[in-house]
Amino acid sequence: MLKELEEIKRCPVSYVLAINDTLNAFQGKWKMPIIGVLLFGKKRFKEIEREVAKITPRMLSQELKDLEANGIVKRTVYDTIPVTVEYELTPSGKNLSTVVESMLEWGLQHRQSNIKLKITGKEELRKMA
Amino acid sequence: MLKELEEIKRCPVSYVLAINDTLNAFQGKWKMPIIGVLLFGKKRFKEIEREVAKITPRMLSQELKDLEANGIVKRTVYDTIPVTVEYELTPSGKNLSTVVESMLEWGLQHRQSNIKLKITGKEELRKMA
DNA sequence: TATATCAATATACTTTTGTATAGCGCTATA
DNA sequence: TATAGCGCTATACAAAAGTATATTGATATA
Repeated sequence: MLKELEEIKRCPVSYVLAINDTLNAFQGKWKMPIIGVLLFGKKRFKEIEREVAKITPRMLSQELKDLEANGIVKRTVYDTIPVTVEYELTPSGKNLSTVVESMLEWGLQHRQSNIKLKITGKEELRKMA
Repeated sequence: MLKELEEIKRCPVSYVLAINDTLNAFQGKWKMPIIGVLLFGKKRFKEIEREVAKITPRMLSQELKDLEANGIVKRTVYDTIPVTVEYELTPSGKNLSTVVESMLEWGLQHRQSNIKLKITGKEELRKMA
């Protein structure tokens, strides 16, 4: 396969940790959709809540804290009355777009090579509607 | 940002489904480690069990079925006595290496830009040891 | 005064995911 | 005969993740 994979083969622990960090950035039902909307710019709490279909404030609050603790999202409080809070991706968070793109490419080619998944997709579409 | 992101902006449902497929390929505690070992070639059940630290046969069996159903792993039974079973990545499964590599790159750069995570990493290292 | 928005938090609960442990039928080796 | 290896499955349980619903204190609007 590729050169870099040969390096993974030697499998230094730091590589495992690095991949794990990336996995954690997306883990769970809501992180990807949240990062998704934040890739298009700063948003306030309620804006994200509106744009991420069916998320509850509890989940949104929890996930934003998590993303903040992991250096993916930056939270800014403005002392307006009442307070305004804005969430935006850190530079590192913005870089996740390259990972998202590789996921998109793989997903598209995988679907093309797999008729079964296309059918599943249609079912999911119905559920989503 | 990038051109492709502009396309996501229009957000056709098929894109969401594609990204979801990729996410599902890695979701959970064990899929990434399993795919990881299979990236270096065909393996038998017990080999994978040995190479993926601390996985139980129940989890391994479950995850392999899942990966097979998603067209990521191919299972081959040889009629030796007793049977020999081999697992290998499908072409689509092998292509996941590009996603893994982008995860690796992001993870490494993210760690460099984040001292806090480096400390967490050391703790995880202790736990892993 | 009544209702709505903002940015959440609290409590209780259900569902999903993962663990622990034992066992199956088969065969090869000591 | 006893033990170990192979490729799993069964049962019971614990922990993690997610949901539902209500509420907070502040302000703005009808």
